[in-house]
Amino acid sequence: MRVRYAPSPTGLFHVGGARTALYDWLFARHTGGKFILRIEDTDRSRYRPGALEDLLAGLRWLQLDWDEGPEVGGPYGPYIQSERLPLYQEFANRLVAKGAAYRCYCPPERLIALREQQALRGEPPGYDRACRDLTQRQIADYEAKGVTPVIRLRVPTEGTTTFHDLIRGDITVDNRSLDDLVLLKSDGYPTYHLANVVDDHLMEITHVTRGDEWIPSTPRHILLYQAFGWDPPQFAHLPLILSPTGKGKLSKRKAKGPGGEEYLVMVHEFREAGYLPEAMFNFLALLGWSLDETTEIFTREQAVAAFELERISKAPAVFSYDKLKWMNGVYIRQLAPEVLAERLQPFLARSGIVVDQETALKVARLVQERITTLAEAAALVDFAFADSISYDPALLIQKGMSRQDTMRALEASRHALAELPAFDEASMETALRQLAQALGLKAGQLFGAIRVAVTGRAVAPPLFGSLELVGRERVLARLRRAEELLVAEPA
RNA sequence: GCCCCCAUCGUCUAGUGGACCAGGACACAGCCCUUUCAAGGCUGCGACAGGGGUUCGAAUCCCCUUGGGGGCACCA
Repeated sequence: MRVRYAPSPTGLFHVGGARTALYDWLFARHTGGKFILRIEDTDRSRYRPGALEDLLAGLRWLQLDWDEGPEVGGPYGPYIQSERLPLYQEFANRLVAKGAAYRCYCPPERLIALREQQALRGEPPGYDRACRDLTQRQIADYEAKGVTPVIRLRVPTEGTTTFHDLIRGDITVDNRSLDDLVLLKSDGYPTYHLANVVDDHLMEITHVTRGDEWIPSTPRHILLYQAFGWDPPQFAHLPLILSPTGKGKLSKRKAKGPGGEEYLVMVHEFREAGYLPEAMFNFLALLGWSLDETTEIFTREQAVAAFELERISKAPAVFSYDKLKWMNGVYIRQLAPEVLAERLQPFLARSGIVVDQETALKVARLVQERITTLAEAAALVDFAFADSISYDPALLIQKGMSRQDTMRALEASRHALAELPAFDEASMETALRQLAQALGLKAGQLFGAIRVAVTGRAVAPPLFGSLELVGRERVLARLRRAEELLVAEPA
């Protein structure tokens, strides 16, 4: 099996493309075949610098390694279409020589006008085949005038074309609904249709797995294969990914959520937002495919072992950010704390929290069950790295306690913590639980007051770990500060 | 407008004629656990788009309607 992923470097790597690449990769790995990456850069006007680098980085992030393609080479190269131009020209001319294609001298303006008229009359748009049967003399005239022609395929004007889709079964179209598509543009570049067919043939691609949006042009490709006298590969068209807005496919243009926030669509955006590649892999795999009846979380090895084209669903799928977040959380919780610490460091640094491994590990233990993306960690522990904290002193006073009670409790806590031989979680817990009992308070009351005094919030990571992170000296200072605030605060 | 594809809980899906008064997951709600928040556990809510057939029997097969999506470039 030889499977290719053939993106066009016209923009940043998109999750829809990533899902296609993932399925191509899974199919290749499952069958023990080759995964080939081919760059379809045959439109000079749409080329975007940096797009190729972003694509390769995205594929590597998801660990979708390719056996042949840019940077790794292979026996069928080059794998960048702009480096294969003479090939397409030669094959296009071959079709002209056979009479299966012809040169068309119609200027773009005429074609635009033609489509306008067709739209006006309510006719389907399409080339009117004006140049399909030019006389030798007409051709000579155009050539003498220096008009650069395009090459068009001579599509049959009757009959039907059928191809078998591995996911959908047979698909048939009436040839009369097809027009004579351009194969070679006047700038000497091939169109997608030509380049794709020539390369798939030359590279001995056996399976073409691509997005649903290609179904309408597949019959044209079949006709092209027939014109060349080649056997077409097998086709499998994947369902599209829909935007959560419910309207249309997940596009590169930013769709906005109900709150006006922008949905993430580029692979690099997910990476920067703190999603783990293994979670992304798992989630994307499930968007249109299922491993079995109930399994949601699986490793890439399991996916490779189980992947079947037959289990790909036909209906388009809405991209669920909620489920992705949940899944990312699952993967974060599965990480060894040391690994999480390491992965967290760049994200913490981005928020100005530069820490050593040991501190990062403490943070990791504290936030592991509380974050759904790596980027969320900083906001949970920033109190421990801030010079000062501010809060409404009223928060200090717990349910069932007076201002006086709270002041006494904080003061007693401060003394207890100051005298502790070791400032670690276990010692703190023992001491403070005893203290609560001695003061006639519920543990939650005492802990709540300390939590606000030290973190500035009513909701924070587990208390003792938080105290350890803040450090004894600053904990004591913050307790004292809270006591002062209560003196000032009339309650 | 024309052509093509698709149709099970709000969402992702299982289901390939009887084991389905439809299973799992996310989300949502309640309860439990608990120093707050989480995480975890349990429970609940919730779907075969509609109508015709075929069949002893249909979520599963066929047709129509409706709905959704995609495509109709010298873009991919």
